[in-house]
Amino acid sequence: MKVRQLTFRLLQVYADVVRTGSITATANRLHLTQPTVSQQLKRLREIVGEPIVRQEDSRVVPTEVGQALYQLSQDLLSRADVFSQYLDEYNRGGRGHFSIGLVNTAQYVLPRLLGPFGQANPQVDVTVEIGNRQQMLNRFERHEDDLYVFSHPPSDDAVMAAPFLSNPLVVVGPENNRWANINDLTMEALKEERFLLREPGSATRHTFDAWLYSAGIELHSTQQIASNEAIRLAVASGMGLAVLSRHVVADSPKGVQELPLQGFPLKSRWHFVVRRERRLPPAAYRFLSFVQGVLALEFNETEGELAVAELLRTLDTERR
Amino acid sequence: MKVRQLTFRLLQVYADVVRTGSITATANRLHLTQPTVSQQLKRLREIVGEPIVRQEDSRVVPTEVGQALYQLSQDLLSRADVFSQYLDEYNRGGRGHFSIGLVNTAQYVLPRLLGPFGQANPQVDVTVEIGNRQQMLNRFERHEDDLYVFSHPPSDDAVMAAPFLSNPLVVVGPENNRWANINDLTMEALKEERFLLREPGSATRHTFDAWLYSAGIELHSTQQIASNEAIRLAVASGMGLAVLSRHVVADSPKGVQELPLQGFPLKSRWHFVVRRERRLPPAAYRFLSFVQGVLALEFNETEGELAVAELLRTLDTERR
DNA sequence: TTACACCATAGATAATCATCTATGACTATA
DNA sequence: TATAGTCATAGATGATTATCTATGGTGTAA
Repeated sequence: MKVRQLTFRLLQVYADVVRTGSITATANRLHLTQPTVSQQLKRLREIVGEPIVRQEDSRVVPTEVGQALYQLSQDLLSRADVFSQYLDEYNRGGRGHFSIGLVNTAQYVLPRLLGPFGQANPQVDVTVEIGNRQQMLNRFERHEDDLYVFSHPPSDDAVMAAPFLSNPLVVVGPENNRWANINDLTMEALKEERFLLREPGSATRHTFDAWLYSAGIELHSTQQIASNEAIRLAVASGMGLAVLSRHVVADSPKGVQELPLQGFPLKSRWHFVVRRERRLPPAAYRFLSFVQGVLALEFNETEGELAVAELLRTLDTERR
Repeated sequence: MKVRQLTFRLLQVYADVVRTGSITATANRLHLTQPTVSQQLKRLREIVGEPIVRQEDSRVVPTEVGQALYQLSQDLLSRADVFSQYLDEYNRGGRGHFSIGLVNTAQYVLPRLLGPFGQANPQVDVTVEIGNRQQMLNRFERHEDDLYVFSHPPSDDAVMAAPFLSNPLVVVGPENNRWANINDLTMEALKEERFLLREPGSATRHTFDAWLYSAGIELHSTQQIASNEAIRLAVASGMGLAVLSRHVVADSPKGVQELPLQGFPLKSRWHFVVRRERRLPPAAYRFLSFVQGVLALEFNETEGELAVAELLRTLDTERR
């Protein structure tokens, strides 16, 4: 058999001829003329190298080889069809894979979005990458993921960012600390305290530093700790105060307490970040839609919803 | 996906590109130029409606969709390949089906050929049809079988016949009958006996009638019985004498005995009969070859072997 | 025996395919 | 920064394909 020349079209036509038992009938069904179908059969026969049908009592019936070929056709065509359905589902985003890179703090909230999304889309497979800002920037540079969440989007022309969720930064101290109930507490009053800070380059640190600078305050004692979790534990054990995302604290508030500091919480927001030129996997697109749908309702983030809607719109226009 | 336009050639090329990870390498392997392969990919991509490969570190790697497509390709190609192998095997005659129509008497010998053939060719499926001469002629007229065994081939221009096995007709009587040990026994001596005969039209009957006619003998008492087996039993129970194929007697000799009649056994032969215009299934051809191979050795039928060899030769030249 | 239904073949044509050569862009390496 | 290797695109061409209309053969059913 000359497999090279075999076409799905031929198999389709052939299968229909076997089913109807008539060349003319197939021609009508497929909106072709009878000679066209005759010739397709002839060509298929040449490809196979063996008679595949014969005339019998005014019906066209497959030969022994023809029957085997018919089964093959059914098999191949249905497999192609399954693939076609997979493609549709993939394009609808209901199936497939995407990867999302999260900056550390975001790992405390994203599960609240990814979880329900995963429930609703069991066929979608999400890879979550987590790292500090620098690590994520590296991944971003190397195009390693489809979607990122940053507090401060990388400044890159090829980037689209949508701030979707506020990330309030609060000052926390150990549980039942002495400032907890003071009104009009200011940073001025705390500047002698030791502050446990994330590394420079982390968004939390950057935001806090900027605020301190603009407020003209300099801290006396600081210690650098590279993980939100470690900082939280250190605060709980009385090593000092810290600035953390309120989400970090909300996630497991044991042993720490937010201080009612004036000017706080500092406002900051997480952004979805995608590359302009990268074709977003439909599943990732679907995730963004999903998020857009729940932001206002479940997170009271009307602004975020708008930003994501805008992002989706842009993606739509850029797509294909 | 535009399944209509999908070609096995495209899948072959694509699969190779995925395997090698290089368009140039595939071009060389398939004796094409690099742009040709590039364009094939492009076309496949258009058919699928989705990017299927991307460049990554000087390698061509499939996208997510591409991977699914690759699996599909493998699957489809290997199925086509299996079919191709089936075709080869079918053409070699080692696989497939044929039907053979036997005239009654032949059923006593043909198993000795069909049995070993079936053993040697377990993938070949044989349908054996059995009937009296008239029934077989009807089947023959209606082209119902691929191959026939007749004692007297139908006289038809469209027929090829090869006498392959002698079918000696003998006169039998009950065991230990009074003629058994007489020398120079002639039909003349027996003509007062009752003869149990097959129906007119049966080959055995026809041969015997012809012999009687040429010998100028008329039987006094006859009875017609339509089955060799029934005749054998009737003879055994003393109802009369009969003319039967020696093979019938040899098959189950209980209760009957061959008479040493002058001029007997009558010579007759079985013929393989095929229609000229009918394309013989390879399996049937293989059966004939098989028979040709054993005739001289196992049946001492040198003439038969030659006749079958001649038949095979003719089939060869007429084939395709 | 005449119609009719069905299929095959011939001949024509526009589209598409399979290829090639030439060339340009990009990337990794010497 | 040359250089070599890998792809993509453009343009050309002969072969093949998908189709059609027209016509002729064959067998079945009035």
